[in-house]
Amino acid sequence: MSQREDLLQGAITCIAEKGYSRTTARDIAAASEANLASIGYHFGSKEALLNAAIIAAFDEWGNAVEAAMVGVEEAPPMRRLESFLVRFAESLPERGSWVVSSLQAFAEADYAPEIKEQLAASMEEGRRSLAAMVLGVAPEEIEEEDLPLGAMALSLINGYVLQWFVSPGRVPSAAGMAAAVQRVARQG
Amino acid sequence: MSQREDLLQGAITCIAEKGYSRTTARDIAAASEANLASIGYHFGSKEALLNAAIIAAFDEWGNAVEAAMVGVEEAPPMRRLESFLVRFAESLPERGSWVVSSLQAFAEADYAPEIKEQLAASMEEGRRSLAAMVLGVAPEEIEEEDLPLGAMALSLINGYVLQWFVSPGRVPSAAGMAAAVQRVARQG
DNA sequence: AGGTATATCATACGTACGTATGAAACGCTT
DNA sequence: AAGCGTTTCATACGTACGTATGATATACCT
Repeated sequence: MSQREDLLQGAITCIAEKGYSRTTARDIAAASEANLASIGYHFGSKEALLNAAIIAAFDEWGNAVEAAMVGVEEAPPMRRLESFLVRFAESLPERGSWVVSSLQAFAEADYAPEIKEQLAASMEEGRRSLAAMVLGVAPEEIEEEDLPLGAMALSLINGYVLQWFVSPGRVPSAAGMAAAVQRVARQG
Repeated sequence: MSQREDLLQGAITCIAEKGYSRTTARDIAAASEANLASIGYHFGSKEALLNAAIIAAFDEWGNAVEAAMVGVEEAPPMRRLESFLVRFAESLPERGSWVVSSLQAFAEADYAPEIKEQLAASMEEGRRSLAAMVLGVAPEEIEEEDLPLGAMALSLINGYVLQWFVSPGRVPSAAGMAAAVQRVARQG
């Protein structure tokens, strides 16, 4: 593997372990077993490397959403949403290490336009694919008027992740939240 | 005002403007018109001051939620939820400067236990008060079984904030999301 | 007014940091 | 094997940073 890729991987590791701000150029060099000066050579600056790494790390968020979408049963929308939420929540304890990196990405987004654009693009795609998932159709068939449905589903998982992150033991179950959706809607 | 309070306010300002990591001790001293050495005297370290500031800044999140709760019409739960969401979303453009600070808080939570505890406490309280808001009862009357309802409402606004933050112009309206809740629930 | 505890101040110290530099190693073409 | 562009390397530089120090000022009590 080239030192360029090593650096990117090392930066991703460092961000997850110590956060964006606490990661030094020497940390990355050590984690990637690359030379300190290679950061400047390959990426121009430490900041540029970190921003590239944080964008790469954020892809895991999308992957987690996609993984929870595959295998959602053939059923009415509400059942599909519930099934998705449960599967997504189940994946958090074992495969949720991307959460920390993603939070770093949000925190830095205001200071690095390329990060914010990446997050915006992910959100946009998330709304579309989640709407498609809930309705049980292909993403291409989603119209503008269906996007609020995707925004709602995306809000549910984004918001759930935040709650799970700060206190995994006290956040209600995803199934409970799905039941709450029905409960509140049923009562007019 | 004492220099201690000045420092806290200055730190809050700096965090909102430059983020946690980019804020230096000298930045805070300049913003608060206090002496550089006062940071150590009053807070022990710059990090301790920043953590205190970030916790104080996060209170604004709770304030924004509370502000959107007052004046929610007497109506069935779904109507109350919709009204709340709309009011909350409306407040974001004008009074949403706390969003940046709050994201900084989440990003630092993994490295400062006192921050994480504060976030966890806020979330817990949010679930309770939002469940009460939706059901139209006092928070003290909320039972354990009602908390998923609060978690659902909290997820909706937390997740909405994230989407609004990265692309204010492309996130669907809160009313649209509320309609989506009904839409998905109605279709079983 | 005198004295003591608390607070503010200017400034210095040590260092950990990001980056630049120039040399060495590597890989590929001829 | 020679030559050349690319990559890796050890190391040095300048500095911006957090914090410590000791002096000075302020407030409060008797």
